[in-house]
Amino acid sequence: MTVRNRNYALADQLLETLEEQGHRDTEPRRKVVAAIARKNRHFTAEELRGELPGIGRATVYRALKLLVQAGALCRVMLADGALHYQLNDSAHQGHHHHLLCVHCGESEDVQGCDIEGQLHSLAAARQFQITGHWLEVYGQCYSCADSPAGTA
Amino acid sequence: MTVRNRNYALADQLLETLEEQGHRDTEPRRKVVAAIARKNRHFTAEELRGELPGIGRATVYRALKLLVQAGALCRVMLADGALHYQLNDSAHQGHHHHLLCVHCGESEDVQGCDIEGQLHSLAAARQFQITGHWLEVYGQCYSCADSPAGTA
DNA sequence: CATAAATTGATACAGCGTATCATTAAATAG
DNA sequence: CTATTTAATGATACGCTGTATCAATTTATG
Repeated sequence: MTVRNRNYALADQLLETLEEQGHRDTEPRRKVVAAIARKNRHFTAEELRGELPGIGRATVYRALKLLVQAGALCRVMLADGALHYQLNDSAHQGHHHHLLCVHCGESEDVQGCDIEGQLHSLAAARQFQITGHWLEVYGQCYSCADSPAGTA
Repeated sequence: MTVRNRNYALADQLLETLEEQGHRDTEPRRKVVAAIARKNRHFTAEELRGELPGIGRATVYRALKLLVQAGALCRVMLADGALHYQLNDSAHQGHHHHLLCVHCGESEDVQGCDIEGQLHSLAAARQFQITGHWLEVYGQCYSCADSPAGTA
């Protein structure tokens, strides 16, 4: 499948997700999801907006919010505190975490860690009922760790 | 020790921490740390600022930044995405996490969880070198879990 | 006390996101 | 296919969090 086709398919998939939630299929919305589908790494809301001249700021932010609520996007907190958005590929729609490279910004999904299980006994001792958590993991990816600092 | 004395001692301790970092002992700074010492739970920057009329906004934010850098305060991300500041009691100056009650806002420190150890093998398989992480845990504390929803 | 250095606070700016609301577009009924 | 209802849009303003600038002040030091 070509990149062009992949992006079309992804954009359609995002639109469908929104329609399933009862939202309408509109022109501005199509342009927003198309721009998101073109991304291959996490991005900021303003970055996305910059790629969509002619579309209102509120519209872009609203679409992001809906997609996060629908689980198609997730928010990732970078090591410097900046909030980015990232496409959840279909294999990682559920609960998962990210290995974020502080160097190149790449992120890898991690599934199957048992944070809450690990904390369970500790929390139980304090009669605290865990209902959720948020974890971001920072470090260096393969290619960045491999090359001298700053060269990657 | 009375509450008054505890607060004085805490405020002095915070000032000392700043002085150890090479920062001066100034009047505005004293008022800021005194206000922080009066807090017994996490707070936002604006909340603190509201309690310090007559002190410049920048001064409040600068003090917060310095105290975070010094390790006397930490930032906690609430379940709703709001960033708060919280005093690190002297026993928990190092790396630790929080059990945040989404109900009453109370937070409890947690030490000794081995997140990175747990992720290590997973990361190693991908040749990702973990250098740090950020974790917040959400749930209900004892008193809130005990009482019917919303009653606490 | 004089000097050098840090701090202050006013102001402006920037990033990120939401509220409002008149206008427009999309789905639906007839 | 038009009328109606309902949602979406986008301009604008606002709010919150935080930083940059810079002249005036305060603190520490010689």
